[in-house]
Amino acid sequence: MNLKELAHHLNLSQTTVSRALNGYPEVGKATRRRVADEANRLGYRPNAHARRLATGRAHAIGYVFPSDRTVMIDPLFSDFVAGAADVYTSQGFETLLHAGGQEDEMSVYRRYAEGGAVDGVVVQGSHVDDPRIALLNELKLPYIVHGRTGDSEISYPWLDIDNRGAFHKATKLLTDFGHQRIGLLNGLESLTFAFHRRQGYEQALVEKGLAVDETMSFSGVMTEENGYRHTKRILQQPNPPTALLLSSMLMVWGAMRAANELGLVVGKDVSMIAHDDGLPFLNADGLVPALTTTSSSIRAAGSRVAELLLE
Amino acid sequence: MNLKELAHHLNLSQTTVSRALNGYPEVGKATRRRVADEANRLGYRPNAHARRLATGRAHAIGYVFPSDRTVMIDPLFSDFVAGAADVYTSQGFETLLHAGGQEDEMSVYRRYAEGGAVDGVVVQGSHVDDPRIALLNELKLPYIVHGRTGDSEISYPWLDIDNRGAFHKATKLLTDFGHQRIGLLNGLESLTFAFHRRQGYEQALVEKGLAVDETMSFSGVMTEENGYRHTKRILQQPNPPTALLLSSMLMVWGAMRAANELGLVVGKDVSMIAHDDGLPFLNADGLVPALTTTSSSIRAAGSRVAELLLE
DNA sequence: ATAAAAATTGAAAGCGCTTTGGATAAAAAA
DNA sequence: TTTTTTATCCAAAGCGCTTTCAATTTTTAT
Repeated sequence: MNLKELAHHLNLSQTTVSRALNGYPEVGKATRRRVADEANRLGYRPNAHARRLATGRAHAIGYVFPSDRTVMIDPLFSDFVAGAADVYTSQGFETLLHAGGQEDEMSVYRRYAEGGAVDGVVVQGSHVDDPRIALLNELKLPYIVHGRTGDSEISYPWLDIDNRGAFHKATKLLTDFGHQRIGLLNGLESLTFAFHRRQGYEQALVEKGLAVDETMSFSGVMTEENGYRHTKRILQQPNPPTALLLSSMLMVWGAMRAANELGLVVGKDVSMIAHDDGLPFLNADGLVPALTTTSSSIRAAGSRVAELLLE
Repeated sequence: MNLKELAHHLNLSQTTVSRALNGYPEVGKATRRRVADEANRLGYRPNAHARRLATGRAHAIGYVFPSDRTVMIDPLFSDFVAGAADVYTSQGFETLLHAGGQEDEMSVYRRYAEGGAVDGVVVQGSHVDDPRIALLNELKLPYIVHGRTGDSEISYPWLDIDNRGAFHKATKLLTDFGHQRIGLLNGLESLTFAFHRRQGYEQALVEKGLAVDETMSFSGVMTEENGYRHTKRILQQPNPPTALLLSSMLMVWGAMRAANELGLVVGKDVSMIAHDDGLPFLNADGLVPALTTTSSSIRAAGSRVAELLLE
């Protein structure tokens, strides 16, 4: 059942039927009603591709994942996309996922832009030095960045939380409590959010005249296992920290496991402050006897970014 | 830069250029080369929508998530999709995500089928009684089911693991070790995989002449929190089980936390056997002093399903 | 050399929709 | 009543690609 057939059924032209269905003003009230009813009765669904071709608008948003696998592995990204997909769906947009493959991220954008496959993209996992932004500007493909890049020279649309501030505050809180040695279990510091967190952390230390001790920190993929391994390593060294800053709840689990194994009581022998991304399946409020610096739902961020982009 | 322009540049017809680019046999070797070079030089990218319209093939696979939010929350599903997206991408297919929204899952399929938006779909989170299969058959929309439905009357393509067998075996192992009271922390039992697991569990109990005690089991969303809460509940009751079967590693984390809090040593005071879905961020081999029944990577399953569907 | 077969190219007709540029009929203004 | 406006509707031209059907040229067979 296509437009032509439907129009024929109604003894109307395709033009009118199309207009009636898409809410254009130049159709009679009665006709519009009749068209809607008949379309409904016959179960007519417009062909998405034909519409896209005719209008030039894809009605789709693309998410391309870096071929670098560590990102796709991260449940934060899935949650971020999940939050967004919801929004797109409710606005009648499709969500396109492009993961890995031999083609690299940049050329996917290129293809998207030149082939008109999507109306816009969301850039995730922004790096301190991120060439994607320049490319997208050049391609004139609408986009929004989740996070920020290092250089603030070119302006671009982004949504981010104050990672630097949050970790600065958290570190300060710990030093105010008298902690002299504070460890940091961070994400990959080539990613901006982790880079910023470290900045906040170090700045707070410096302000208190405390030394930054590299042996007390970790930067890498935020898995439970890394949390476990490196907490253990850090706490087992000669002069261990008395407090720990953690970038992800997943690492918290590992850290707790490590602490338990070492016979240390969290909140007593070692303090912890973590950033909670609000992963729905790991929501254990009241579990950790620790503060949550910025409890910012990554899913909500996904939705917000989606809304901004559509706008 | 479109086909027409490119053809004009080359002094060839669109027909020939199109053929050359798509590897049809009826183009001269020299011409093909010339076309490829020029297309490359000018950065020509075919318009995806036009192609789809002309061929009728969408070159896309759809994943629609039940509006029932509990599913989208589950990191297993994201991981499943991630595994699949990889495959599609490498085959030049798009991955379409449809999450939630007011439109229900069934009508999305309907729209997909009639509007030709996708070439096929993957059905996830299969229920014991699942109407989606009948619908997809009726729509003649190619699909593949991850998991199985209850009634095996109609035949349909699926990929599943032997959940029943795995949990039967695991339960039997525990009874063979002398355990008389065994608890079960399961997923939502309206979902087939959880239903099957319970079947295996109960069957093994019955075979040993052991009673099935409802107070020792839980069925619900597989979060850390539920694992914690219900392990605690189950282990705190008057006559607690000496062993626990767990459907997900996420629940294991909760269970460990509960056991620790209760001062019980896992592997000694209470045994645990869990099913490991191989979530990459929760990979803690060697952590639990417990067996892993079927360590089946959900991500790999996603890829496998994708391959089957494309085929 | 001629006829037949094979290789190579093109013109044009879609694919199913939107949209421009009129037509026509009805309503309002003169 | 005649002229303008306004409200409805339609024919036809794309959107950028694929593909059928034919035409032309080159090879091979006779």
